[in-house]
Amino acid sequence: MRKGERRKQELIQIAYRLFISRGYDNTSVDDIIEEAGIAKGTYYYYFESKEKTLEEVIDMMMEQEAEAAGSVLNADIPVEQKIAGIITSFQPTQKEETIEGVLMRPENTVMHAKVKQKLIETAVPLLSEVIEEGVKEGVFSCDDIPQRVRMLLVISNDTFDEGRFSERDIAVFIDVTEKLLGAKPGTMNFLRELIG
Amino acid sequence: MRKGERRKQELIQIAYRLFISRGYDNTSVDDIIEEAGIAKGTYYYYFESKEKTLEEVIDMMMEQEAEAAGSVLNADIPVEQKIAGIITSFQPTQKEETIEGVLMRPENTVMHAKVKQKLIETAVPLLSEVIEEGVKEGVFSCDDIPQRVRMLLVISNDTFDEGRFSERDIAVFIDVTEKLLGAKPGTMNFLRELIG
DNA sequence: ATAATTTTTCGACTTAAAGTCGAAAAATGT
DNA sequence: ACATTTTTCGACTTTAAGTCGAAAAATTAT
Repeated sequence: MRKGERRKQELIQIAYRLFISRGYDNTSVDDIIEEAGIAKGTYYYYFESKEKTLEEVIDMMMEQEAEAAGSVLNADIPVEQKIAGIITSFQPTQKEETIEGVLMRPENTVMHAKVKQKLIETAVPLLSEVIEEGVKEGVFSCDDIPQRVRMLLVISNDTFDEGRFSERDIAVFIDVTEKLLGAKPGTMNFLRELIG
Repeated sequence: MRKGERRKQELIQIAYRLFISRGYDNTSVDDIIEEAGIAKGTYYYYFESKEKTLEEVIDMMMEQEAEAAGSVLNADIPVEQKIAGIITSFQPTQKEETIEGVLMRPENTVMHAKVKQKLIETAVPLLSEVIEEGVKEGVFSCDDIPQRVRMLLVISNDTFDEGRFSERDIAVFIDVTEKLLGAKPGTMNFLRELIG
């Protein structure tokens, strides 16, 4: 009853490491149980399927990142800095192999899609709150904030996640962001350093 | 030498039908060869792998759609109609089961991602040409057209592909499109009917 | 034509990996 | 100390992709 929960966390950690370093598709359940030193049956006592494991791994990642991002929200800093803070929270930690490196590999489509979806799901409400604040302060001017924030995240994901992007891409993205949120030209220039 | 090419096309057709109706993941190579009445070895004589087959199927789809879209390009019609024409070309044919229905199913992530990528790859240059034309005519006003077109496609894919979207979503998308391309408010209203 | 060569086809076999199951062992409760 | 619940075990099943060497069919050369 208690032991179980610890074991499950342990397995999620191991799966996390393996998924990140070798990719989801290249990690077999046998790899995980070998690493953990347990039997097949034990694994399936804790996880319905390999895919459910992936979901739990991603949930765990996002919870951590959302927590970091959330603490920024109530700080007494300008909206620009809050935005920067939230984005940074969701940037992959360089500790071990970056998520990026594995994520962009063609074989990891499933993992990539799931991470992206969950990331948007968790980041949209957080960022929306900040933009809302910015609207009140007069920095931005628009409605339908969650929709617009989502669009920006989707774009940035597509533009920057695959590594190969130019200065030009950043410039366009900044321009688009300002136009989407109704900000004065130049307001979002601080994004440049954040991305590059 | 000649027979081979016919057989390959036949197999691509069969794979296409099966992938569309049951989904990629739920279609086994055995399903395909049974349907075609051939042996395993024959299949692998034509395709390196199941995934390569998927790629060839998607290429085939896109070639057809790009051809339809291309014919719109040189027509003597207003840019708005050209845009509508191109978008329509890439809309799934309702002949058999729609691509949508299968594509959005959670198990078909790989297929979904591949279709999306290929669709963007083929549609961006076509649409960009039209927008370029629109800029010359003064309907639009922006640079970095391919980047912007890509962004719009990425957004529309995210917003509308999964079926559940509201009037509001459409309105926001239209607004964003106009702002991205530097068009006068209302210019892109014709998109509403196209999407709904 | 027929022999030589190339293309196409065959299907049994291999490999890899996910997932099942019933029963044993360990932990927990009474 | 006995009963119940939780956890663990690993052999077994299933499913599906992919291999391979050899036969059959089609092409080309002589």
